[in-house]
Parts: sequence; structure tokens; C-alpha cells
Amino acid sequence: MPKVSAEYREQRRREILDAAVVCFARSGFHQTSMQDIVAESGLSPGAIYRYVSGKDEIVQAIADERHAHEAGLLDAALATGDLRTGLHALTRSYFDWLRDPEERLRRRLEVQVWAESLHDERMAATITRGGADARAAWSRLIADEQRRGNVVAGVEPEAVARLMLAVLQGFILQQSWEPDADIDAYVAVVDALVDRLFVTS
Amino acid sequence: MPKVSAEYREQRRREILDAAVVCFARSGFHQTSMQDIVAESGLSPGAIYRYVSGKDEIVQAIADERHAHEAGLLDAALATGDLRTGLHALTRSYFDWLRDPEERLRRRLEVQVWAESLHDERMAATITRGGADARAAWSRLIADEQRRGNVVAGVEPEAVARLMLAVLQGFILQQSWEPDADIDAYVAVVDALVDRLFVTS
Amino acid sequence: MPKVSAEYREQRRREILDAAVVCFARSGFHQTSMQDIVAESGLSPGAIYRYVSGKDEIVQAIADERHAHEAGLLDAALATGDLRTGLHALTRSYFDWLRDPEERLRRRLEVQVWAESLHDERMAATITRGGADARAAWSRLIADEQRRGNVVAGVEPEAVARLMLAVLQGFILQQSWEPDADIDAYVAVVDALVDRLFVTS
Amino acid sequence: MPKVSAEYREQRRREILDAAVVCFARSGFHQTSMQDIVAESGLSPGAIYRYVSGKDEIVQAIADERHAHEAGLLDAALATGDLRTGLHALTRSYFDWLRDPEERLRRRLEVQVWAESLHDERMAATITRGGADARAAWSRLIADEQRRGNVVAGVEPEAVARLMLAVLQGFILQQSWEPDADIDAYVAVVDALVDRLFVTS
DNA sequence: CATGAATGAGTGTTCATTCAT
DNA sequence: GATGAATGAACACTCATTCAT
Repeated sequence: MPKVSAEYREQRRREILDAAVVCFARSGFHQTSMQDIVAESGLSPGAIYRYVSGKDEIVQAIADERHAHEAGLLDAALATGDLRTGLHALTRSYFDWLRDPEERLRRRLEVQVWAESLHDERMAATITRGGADARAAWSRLIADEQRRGNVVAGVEPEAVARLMLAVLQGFILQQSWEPDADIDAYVAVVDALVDRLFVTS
Repeated sequence: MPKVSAEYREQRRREILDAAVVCFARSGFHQTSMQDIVAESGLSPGAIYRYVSGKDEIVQAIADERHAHEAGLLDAALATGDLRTGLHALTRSYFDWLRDPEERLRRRLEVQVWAESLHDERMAATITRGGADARAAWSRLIADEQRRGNVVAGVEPEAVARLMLAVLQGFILQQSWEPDADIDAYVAVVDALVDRLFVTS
Repeated sequence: MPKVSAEYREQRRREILDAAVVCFARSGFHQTSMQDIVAESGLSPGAIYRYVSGKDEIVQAIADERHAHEAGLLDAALATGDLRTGLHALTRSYFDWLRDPEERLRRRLEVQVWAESLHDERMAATITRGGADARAAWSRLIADEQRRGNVVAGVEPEAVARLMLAVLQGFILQQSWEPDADIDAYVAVVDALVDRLFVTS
Repeated sequence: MPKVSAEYREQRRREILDAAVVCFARSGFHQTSMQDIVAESGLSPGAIYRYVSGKDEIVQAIADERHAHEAGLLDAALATGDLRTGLHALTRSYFDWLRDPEERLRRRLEVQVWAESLHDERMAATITRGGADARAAWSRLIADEQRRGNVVAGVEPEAVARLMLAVLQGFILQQSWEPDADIDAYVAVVDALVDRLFVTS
């Protein structure tokens, strides 16, 4: 029988994660000290450790959120049913997110999570498992359309899925370096790519 | 009048940087302590500081090398003259590098340099300046071919250049997560992309 | 909104400075490591840095205290009004201090502060400014009495002030070498000096 | 049978000590690294350790030289025979030294040696023994004259000797803080002091 | 004899975490 | 539950000294 309600606990945890996002976006995971998060959150060190087991858990939680967000976009687009609609849904949702100024801080964490996952087993596991799942689902769709002649033949469906992901990942990276990168122009090229490579007629 | 030759100094510095690459690839810039580099290099702490001013210089030097390598691939490909040849040269050199097992450790650092550059001004400056230069050069080539009708019309040349970079960057990321990712399959798709998007007939 | 009161903070800082005084008196500023101060104070390294910004601040704070103490003696004596009373007040307060066994450790720091000030700009500034002020005030008093014929003529008042300071400084030095130096005998000579040189009749 | 002549060894040692004096005067014993002395001397680290057993020996040697110099002045003055002549000889030789610009660097070391001797047993021993000897010799002379009524009565001869030393030591200190302190004015006061206190008529 | 590259114990300082209040 | 003072292992780096060449 916890003394505080689950909602209260969750809200406190959110405050802490939000404060951490601000700090991490500003200075990176490792250059951010717990004191920084303490200062940003307005809580005390002791209070933070009531809702979170340590710095590592904060990083993991944020990484999980980033991963879940990305997986969500992929899954939602996939759920639309066919490849053509799905790809359009995917690009639309992805670039809407990249346009949202409120998400700017969170976006700055994406690349950091990538880097961190290279030497964090738990993070790597989440990402590779999630990535493999998504790719498998997309690959099936692509293979189907390929059989119907609607996708360029002679290429591995999985590689096509990789390419599609790369197109999105690469732009996230470029945007984190150059926040003013022209999204609309990029979307136009991606559309052209989809038209010509994926959905031949 | 140093007792050791410039080559000797350079070799020692290389040993240190190589040891650092091993450590950084294993645990990341910040989780790697100087003691780790000391252990990996087989030198003593004092010896290291004869050839390097501190941990930061090591990180910067490695970042510079990563950047120079990438810029080198882009420039060399560009130097071939026309877009079609250039793109083929680029993909060939890029994926040859990605296939080289001796470069595996160095590749793992690429993503970390990306992340680091988000809160390291010096690194950010190097990367954005270099990136802008490369994109401008490729954009000119693309615009030329576009005028001749050899590249899909109605898209910004700069965005096309961004797409091409994204295709490479995204795969570096994916390969760092999944070292066994099928390079040949990916190259086939990239070739198809180039054929259909860049070089229309 | 600190949990501890300002007095508590001040008291902790005092503990640290007192521990440092013990260490510095024993081994000097530079031979004393922070670990020594940690051991002497009974605090942990981290705790010390909550109250003090670093070793340098400790040294400076102690130097400032030494300077303030000395300046205090000079000023208080001066405040008595006329030269004769002032000089008696000065010697009394000075040698009372030199007799106080509880101040023995602090006294041992005096000479070290002198030495340190020779290559520490901030310390040098404090000392030379303070010294110049004190000498100027005493010189005025001496010059007045000289005009009234109560001080030996034909000598610079400032030089007389220097001599008086030297008499005190020299004994501090000698006492720090030989803690059992006979203070009473020295006071008697200083009194004779004052009688004959300063206050002729 | 040493391979190099004793003179050669001595000359090398001198070079080292001279270089050390420059460094020590500039930054103090402890802020001076062996590398500083290496740089200043133009010798190699290895060479230095051929002529000197380490940093400590350099400090000791310089302290010994400072002590010997001071003792020399006191003894030479004493050797003139009677108190009056001796005191004149002492002040003359002391302040001639303090006026010598070539000795400026060495003078800056005096106060540092004082400070160092407070936690260096060997140095303390040399100084206190030397000081006691000198004071004893001067005290005898003072006591003789006192008996003849030529020195103010009712004061300990040893305290008078202390006062005389203090007058010199205090000025060395003041001059090290303020190199432009007026020596002539000070000498005039010291002469007046000697006339009135020591050698009454 | 001279060199200077190498050593490694030791430095001042930080910071994730704990726990008495 | 909340606080923030305290902890102490770990960090990047220095420097007196040595010894292979």
C-alpha cells in the first residue's frame, strides 16, 4: 500500500526526466552531473533518488522513450496496411515531428542515444531487437509489393527497408547539426525517391 | 634539439591515438579514463603526456581524423569530374571502407563523434563547415546535371546531396549496431537509387 | 535556502582553516597536501570543498587573517591618539600576542605568508597596500612629534616607522626559530629604544 | 681518481645553483620544477643529477650560502674588535649588500629560506646554531661596553643583539616587498639608534 | 660523461550516491 | 516523505627522478 498515489509518483518521475532532457540536450549525458539535474528540476538529490534509482536509470528511461517514439512512428505507418500509404504516413509523421519546435530538445538526444547504445548492452539490445522487428515487418510488405511488381526488382527487401530508415536517420543527424536544414526540400526528394524506387508503376 | 626524430614522435603519438581508439570504441569517450588508455597503450601516464596535451586533445585528434577521412572520400569522389562517375566512386570507396574489418573500431567512433559534436563547439565547427562545403560542391554538380535533364527535376540539388549523405550516414549507424548488416544488398539498393533518382535517362 | 545556518557554515569553515593552520605550521603550504588537511580536519575531501573552493582559497584566507590581525594591532595602537601612548599600546599588544601559547601555530605561519607573498600577486598587493597605509599613518604622527622636538630630528619619519616595524617583524622571525626567546628582555630593549629614539625629552 | 677535475665539477654545480637562484627568486622553491631549472641552466636533467643529488640538495645548498653570507657579515664586523667600530662595519656592509643590484635575486631568497627553515630540520639547525653563536659573540661585546657604561644599562645584552638583528632582518623583508624602499633614510635611523642606544657617552 | 624519454606515485578536485535529521 | 550535507572512490594530470642509449 504505497503512501503516495501512483499518479503522483509518475508525475514526479516525469519532472525529473524532463529536467534531465533539458540538461542532456544542453551538455550531453556525461557532462551533465546529477547536481545539474537537481538544479534544473528544483528537487533535492534525495528526492530524485526516491523516484529514480540513479543517473543510469534516467539515461535508460530517456533512451527507452526515444526508442518507443521511433518504433511508434514506424508501427503506426505500418498499420495503415499497404506499402504506398504506409510510406506516405511514415514520411508525414516523421517530418511533422522533425518540424515540431517543442520537440527540439528531445531530438537533440536522439544522436546521443545512438552513441550511448554502442557501449550499453541493454540499450543496444532494445534498439537492435526493435530495429530487426520493424525491418522484418517492412520487408514483408516490400517483398509483397515486389512480387506484384510495384517495387524495383532485384534488390533485397530488407536492404530497401534499411535505405528507408537511413534516409530518416541521416536527416535527424543533419538537422541536429544544422537546425535550419530545409525540411520541405528534403521531403520532396524523399517523395521522389519513394515514387521512383519503391512504388514503380 | 630533440633526441628523437619527428617520425618517432609521430609514431608514439599514433600508438597513443590507436590505444585510445580501442578504448573509445569499447567504452565511449567519457567512460574511458586516461588509466584505460595508459593500460591499453602500455605506456606510463607521464609518457603519454609527452606526446599529447591531455584527454581532450586525444578526442579532438580522433574526431579530426574521422572528419578528414570522410571529407577525403567525398572530395576524392568529387574530383572524378562528372556526377555519374563521382557517385559511383563515392559509393565504391565508402562501402569498401565499411567492408574493411581493420577499420571496424574506427567506424564505431563515427557515431560517437556525431554525438560529441552536439556539445563541443570546436567539433561542431569543423563538421558543419566541412559538411556545408561538401554539400555545396555536390549541389553544383547535381544542378548542372539537372539542367541537362539527367537528374530528376523539381527538387533542390542541396536536398539531393543531403539525401545521398543520409544514405551513407544511416548505414554507418546501422552497421555500428549490427556489424553483420548485408553491405552488398545495401549497395545494390543504393545503386538502384542512384540509377533512378539521380541519373534518369 | 540552505538547511544549515550561516553560523554552522562559518564554524565548519573555521574547522577547516584551523586544521589547515596545524598542517601548514607543521609542514608549510606546499608540503601540505589536501589529504593532510582532510586527515587533520576529520572531514572527507568532498566535505571540505563544500566550504572552500580549493587549496588556494585556504592559503589566501589564512594569509588574509594574518594580515588583518597585524593591521588590527597597528590600527588599534594608532587609535590611542598620540605617539607615546600609541607606541606603548603597540608593543604591549604585539608582545602579548607573541606570548600567547595558543597563537603559537598561527605565528609560525606569519613568516610563510611573507615568503609566499613574494610570488603571489594577490597577497603582495594586500600586504604592500596595508603596509603603506600603516606606515603613512605612523609617519604623520612621528612627523608631528618631530616638529614638536619630541622625536630625534634629522631622520625621515617613514624610516622611523620602518624601523619600528622591523623591530617587531625581526622578533617574530627569531621567535619562530627559537620559541623560547626571552620576550621580556626584548620588550625592555624596545622600551629603551622608544624612550631614547622616539621620545626625547 | 675522478675523470673531471674538481674545478670543472664545481663550476657545473655553480651553473646549476645560479640557474636555480633565478628560478627560485622568480617563483619560489616549490613552484619551481626541476624542468624550470633544466631550462634555465641549459643542461639536461641527467646532467644536473650528476652534480647535485636532487632538488632538495639545491635548496639546502642555496640556504647554506645565504646563511654563510649573513654569518660572514656578522663575523667580519665582529672581527674589527670593539663594539662601536663593529656596529658601523656591520651596518655599512649590510646595507652595501642591500644596495647591490646584482644581489637582488639572491636577496629575494632570504625570506624564502626563513620560511623553509621552519619545517626543515637541517636548515633550522644551521640557522639556530649560527644565530646563537653570533648572538653570543655580540652579547659579550655588548656586556663589556655595558660594564664600561657605554651601552644603556638595565637591558640584557642578548636582547640588544636580537634587536640589532631584527633591525636588519625586518628591512630585508620590507625591501623584498618594496624594492624601492629608501635605504639611505633607513641607515640614518639605524645610525641614530646605534648612537643613542648602544654607544651612549 | 651527457642525454632526454620514461616512470609512477602523488596531486588537487569532482560527483554519483547515501543517510541522519 | 523530503532534505542536503557528507562520503570517498575515481579522475585528469604533474614532476622529481632514473637509466638505456
